Amino acid sequence: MTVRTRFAPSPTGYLHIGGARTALYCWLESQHRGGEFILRIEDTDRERSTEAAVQAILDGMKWLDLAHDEGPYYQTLRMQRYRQVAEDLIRAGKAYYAYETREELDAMRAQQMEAGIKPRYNGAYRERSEPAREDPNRVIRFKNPATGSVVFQDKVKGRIEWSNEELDDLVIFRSDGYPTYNFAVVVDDIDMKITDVIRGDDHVNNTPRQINIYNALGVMAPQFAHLPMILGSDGQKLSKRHGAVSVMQYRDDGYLPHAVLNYLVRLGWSHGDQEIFSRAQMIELFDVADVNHSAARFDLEKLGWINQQYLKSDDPMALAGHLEWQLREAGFDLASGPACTDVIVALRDRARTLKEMAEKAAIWYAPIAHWDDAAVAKHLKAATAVPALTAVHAQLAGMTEWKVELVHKAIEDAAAAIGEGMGKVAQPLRVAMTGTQVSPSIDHTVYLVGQKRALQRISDALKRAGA
RNA sequence: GUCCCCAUCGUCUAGAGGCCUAGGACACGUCCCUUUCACGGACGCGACCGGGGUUCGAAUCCCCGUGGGGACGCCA
Repeated sequence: MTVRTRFAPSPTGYLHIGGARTALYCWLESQHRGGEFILRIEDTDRERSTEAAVQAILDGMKWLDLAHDEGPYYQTLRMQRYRQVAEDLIRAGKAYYAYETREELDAMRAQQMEAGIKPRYNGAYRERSEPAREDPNRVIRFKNPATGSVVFQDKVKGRIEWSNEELDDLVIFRSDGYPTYNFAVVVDDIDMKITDVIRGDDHVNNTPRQINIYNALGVMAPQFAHLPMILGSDGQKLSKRHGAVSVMQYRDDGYLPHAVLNYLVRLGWSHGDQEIFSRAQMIELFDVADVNHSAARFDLEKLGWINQQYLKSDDPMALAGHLEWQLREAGFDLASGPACTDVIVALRDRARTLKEMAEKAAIWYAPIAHWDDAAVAKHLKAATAVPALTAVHAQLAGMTEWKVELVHKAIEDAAAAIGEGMGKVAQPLRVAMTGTQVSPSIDHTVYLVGQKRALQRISDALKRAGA
């Protein structure tokens, strides 16, 4: 039987980091076992589902490059089917109409809580078997077995047993005519031939209810695998304050999609001491049964480290597009500076994100925006600054071919000419090029500024130095 | 309140009864490299939640606590 997994988000918000990991694990499990990955949009909550959220989820999946083999299916397009299955259940005596108002139900729950027992629907209409009547409060409830228990083998949590006495007759069709989650998922997973349901931990207690529905429908339940949650760095539930922002925010912040995936795959799963995984390796090694049992905290520091690993090892050509995007976002004119691949080589050891890289690249795409007073005082006002800059200017001006190695030589020659060490020339030159005392190696920095602009900046610095 | 799940360095994790004096990674600290900042390298700091069992032997198995999380909707 072909393994089929699905990612089934409800479009009530963007795709956040927790959803992205669930999607990744579903995708990996299907790929690892040579199966198929299905995308389904669970939009039966008409109050909260939006078209924009659907698009945001699709965008997020695309950015992460988690391609689905089938779908997206939309539950709202399958209404006929849910209706039919529900009616079959009523005819078979496995479901029934009920008419309590929300107020009545709230009161019932409040009373039970008061009495210290678990709030459950009391089954008032369960055995009446009266013909359906028109009523704005009419819902369909599933006849959950009253006794016995549900046992299932969760692929990550192990054996879980649930007493039916803990469950009640859940609503499967709302008064607004839409099916509820627990019912629609089961019908969908059956129809879509899902073999492995991989989803968040918060669904474990829905699982026994769903298994009872599978049983009522006479269908074997699929395999279940419940993933532990991702917590914020403070150990609290993820919220907007931590990482629960859209995955697209990580693009904006300068993270590579495969770095995000690599970080996520290690959050709750591991393969010995290995930290870096290519997509092919993830697919080869991942097994949902190896997923950890406990919740993990999201740590931006480690994501940053992984991102830099890729910045350092990826082909600059492959990274160029990402950097260009960041540079444009930052408002730079790409034509006014060096090739992105050169910038990447110069900055890959110095930036953890592409955004940081674009910020540091400002010195090559725009005039010096800010002069660091301490840098000017220390290096431009130094006694050797003027002779050093003058010597470098002369060397650079005499160059007929503009290459890094030649720039390097020119700086060395300038130092030799005034009888000083490299540092005495490099530091004032660095300040002249950048306005600060921090930059990539001085030869690359000057090279990327370009000959004409470099000479101009040295002249400007000389003025600042008071020459 | 009731039910379910979970528990190794600050964080992510390795660990399936002896290989554990508990390993790796991030972060942090010191040093080396060095024209700045990084990168890289070396070293260091740092954990088995507590208590009972079982066993010749327990981070690993069992029980009880404790702590954390989740759920109890006509949300998913």
